[in-house]
Amino acid sequence: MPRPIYITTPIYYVNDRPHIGHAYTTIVADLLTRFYRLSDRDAYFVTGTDEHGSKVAEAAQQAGLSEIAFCDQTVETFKTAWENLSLSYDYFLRTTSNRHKQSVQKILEKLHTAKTENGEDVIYSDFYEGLYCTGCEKFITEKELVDGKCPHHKTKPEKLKEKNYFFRLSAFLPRIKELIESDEMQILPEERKREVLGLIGQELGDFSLSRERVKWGIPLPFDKNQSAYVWIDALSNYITAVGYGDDPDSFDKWWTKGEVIHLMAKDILKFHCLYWPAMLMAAGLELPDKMFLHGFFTVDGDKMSKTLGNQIDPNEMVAFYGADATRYLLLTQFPLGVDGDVQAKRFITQYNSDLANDLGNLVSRVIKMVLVNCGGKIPAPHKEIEGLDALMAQAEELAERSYAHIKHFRVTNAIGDAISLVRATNKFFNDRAPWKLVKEGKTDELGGILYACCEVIRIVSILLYPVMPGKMTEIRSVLSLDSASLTLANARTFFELVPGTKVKLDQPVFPRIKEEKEAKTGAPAPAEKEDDNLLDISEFGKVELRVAEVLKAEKVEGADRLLKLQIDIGSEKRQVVAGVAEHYSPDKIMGMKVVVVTNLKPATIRGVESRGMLLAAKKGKKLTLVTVADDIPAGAKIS
RNA sequence: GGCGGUGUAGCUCAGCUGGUUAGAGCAGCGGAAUCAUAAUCCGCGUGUCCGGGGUUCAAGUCCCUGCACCGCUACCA
Repeated sequence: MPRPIYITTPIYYVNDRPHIGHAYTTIVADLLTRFYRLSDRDAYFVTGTDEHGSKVAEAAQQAGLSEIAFCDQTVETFKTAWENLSLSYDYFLRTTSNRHKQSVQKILEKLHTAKTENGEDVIYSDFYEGLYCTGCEKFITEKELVDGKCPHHKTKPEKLKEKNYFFRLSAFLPRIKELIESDEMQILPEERKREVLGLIGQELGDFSLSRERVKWGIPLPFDKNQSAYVWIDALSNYITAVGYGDDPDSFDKWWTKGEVIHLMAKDILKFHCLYWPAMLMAAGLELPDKMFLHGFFTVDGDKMSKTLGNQIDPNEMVAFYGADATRYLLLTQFPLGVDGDVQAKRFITQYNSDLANDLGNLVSRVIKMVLVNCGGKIPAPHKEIEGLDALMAQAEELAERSYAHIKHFRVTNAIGDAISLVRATNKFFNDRAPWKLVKEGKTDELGGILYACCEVIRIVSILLYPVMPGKMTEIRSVLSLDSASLTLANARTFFELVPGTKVKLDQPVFPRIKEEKEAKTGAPAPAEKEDDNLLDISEFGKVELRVAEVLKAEKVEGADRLLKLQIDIGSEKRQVVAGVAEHYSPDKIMGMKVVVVTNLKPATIRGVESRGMLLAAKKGKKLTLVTVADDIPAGAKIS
C-alpha cells in the first residue's frame, strides 16, 4: 500500500475576506488531493480558520456580537467561497472548536514538561515589556503611535511589563538546519529552502507563546492567566485536525505514517519552516515531509492589498466563469511557486482560447459528428489511420507525465500537457478531415477517427478532473462514463471506450465568452468609506501647518529612506527627519517650499532629532511632497 | 543596509544537472478548410537571452561584477 497523504492549507484569519490568494492555495490543495486519489493514494485534505486573538475580539465588539457569534458568521464566508469553487476538503478546522482547544491544551502540557537536549525547559517564563494601551487592551509598537498616543484611543499608552512564556527556539535550530539541508524535511521550491537556511543564519530569538491580557484565546493549562499566542494555537491545527490527543488511529495514519504536505504562500515561511518543526520536535512528534511555498498574485503589477482595494473576490470570478474555469484560470496564470501578474483581460482570452476553442470545441465537433453519422453511438476503432499512432502515444503517456509533474508540484506543466494533447487532437481531426470521408462514404475510417478522438477526450477528462471536476464530469457523462473508470490507471491505455455506447450532448461544455462583456476579475468594488470618524473643526485646528523652506538636506547615515533636513519655518529654523530619500535627493529637495506640521512632539529617529513632519502624497510607489502653488514666504500659516 | 527573488519575442511566461539553427501560448499578418462554440489547421519572429568581465572545446544555463525591478527586514514624527 502506498503511503497515505495528508495535505493542508494554512488556516485563514477569520477577519479577512476570502480573496484569490486564499483561493489559490486551497485550489492547489484540492487539486493535489484529487490527483493523488486518482492514482489510488489515500488522501486527506484539511483547511480551516484561525479565529482567536485580540483583533477578532475587537471586530466582534464593533459588530456588536459575541466573539463566537462573529466568528460563526464570518467563517461562513469562507465555507461558501470554497463551496462555490468546488473545493472538497475532508475537514474544516476552526480554532474555536472544542476539539481543537482541548488538543492544543494537551500539546501545551506536553511542551511544558519537555526538555531540550541540554536538559533545559523548552518553555520558560520571562517578562515582556512594552507600551500598553488600556483602550485597545493590547501592546502597541512604537511605530503605531501617533504623536506618542494610541491611534485609536488618542491616549498615552503606559509602559507595562507582563509575564510571558517563551519557547526556546534556539535550542532546536541546529537540528532543524540539518533536516532542511538534507531534505528530510523538504522546503520547496529551492529558493525558499535557501531563504530559510539564510534565516537560521541570522540571529533569531526565542518566540513568545502566550499573552496575559488577550482573553479571546486558549488558556494555558499551567497558567490560566495566560492564553496561547497565535503560533501555538494556529500551527497546532495541522495535528489537531487529524486527531492529536483524541483519535490515535487517525493521527497515526495521517500524521505519523502519512506523507505530510503543507501548502502555503511564501509570507509565512518562518513560522512554518522553523517555529512549527521546533514545536513538533519538542513534543516528540514526526515532522512534515514537505512544505511547498507558492508565490503571490499581483494585479496589473500591484500587490494585492486591502488598502489598494484591488483584491480579487473569487466569488465574483466564479459567478462569471463558473467554478471550474476559475480554478483553471487561477492555476494557469503562472507556475506554482513563483509570483505572477494577473490581468483582467487575459482571463477572457485564455478562457476562450484554451477552454472554449480548444477543449470545448473539440468535444462539440467530435460528438456532433458521432451523433449525426454514427447514430449517436461510439463507433468501432480502426487502426489503419495516418497519424493515429503518434496521437495514441501522446495520449497514453499523458498520465505518467502528469503524475511526475504533480509529484513535483509542477501543476502548470501537468495542465499544459493535457491542453497540448487537446491541440494535437484538433490537428489530427483537421488533417484527417472526417467530413470528407462522410461524403465519400468511408464509414470505417470515419468511425476510427471519431473513436480515437473520443478516447483522447476520455483520457483528458481524467487528467483534468482534479483541475475542473465539474466540467470533466460533464464531459464524461457525454461519453456515458461513470466514476468507476475515473482513475489514473484507466487513463494509461487506449481502447477503453466500448463501441456502441451512447453519447449525448446538450450544450457546449465551455461556451465562448463574448469579448464585449465586461471583464470581471472582481477587482474594484472600492471599500465604502467609513464616515463615522469625521473630525470636528476644532480638532483639525490643533494641527499647526506651515510653509517651510528646505535650507539644507543630507542623508541619514545607515538608513535608506531618511533625509535629515534643516528647514526655515519663518520664526525659527529647525531640523526634521523625513522618510523621502527614495524619492528626493538632497539636491532636489534643497530650496523647496514644503508643508510641515510644526507642533508635533519632537522625536529621535535613528539617533537624529526631528521636530516636525513633512506632508506628502503617496500612492503605491509614487510619493510627492506637498508644496505651495505660488510663492509665499516661509512661515506662512496653513489653514 | 541585510536576506531572497526576478530581468528571455509586442504581452504572459517555458528553457532540468552547460552542448545542434533559443521555445510555447496570446496578440498581429498571410493562407487552407468548412465537421464544430465565427471555433480549427498551416505559414510568417534580424529576439543585444539586462550590461560588463571570466571559466570552458562549448553559456540564456556556471563564477565575478554592475544596473533595474519585486518581496521580507531595519530606519520612514
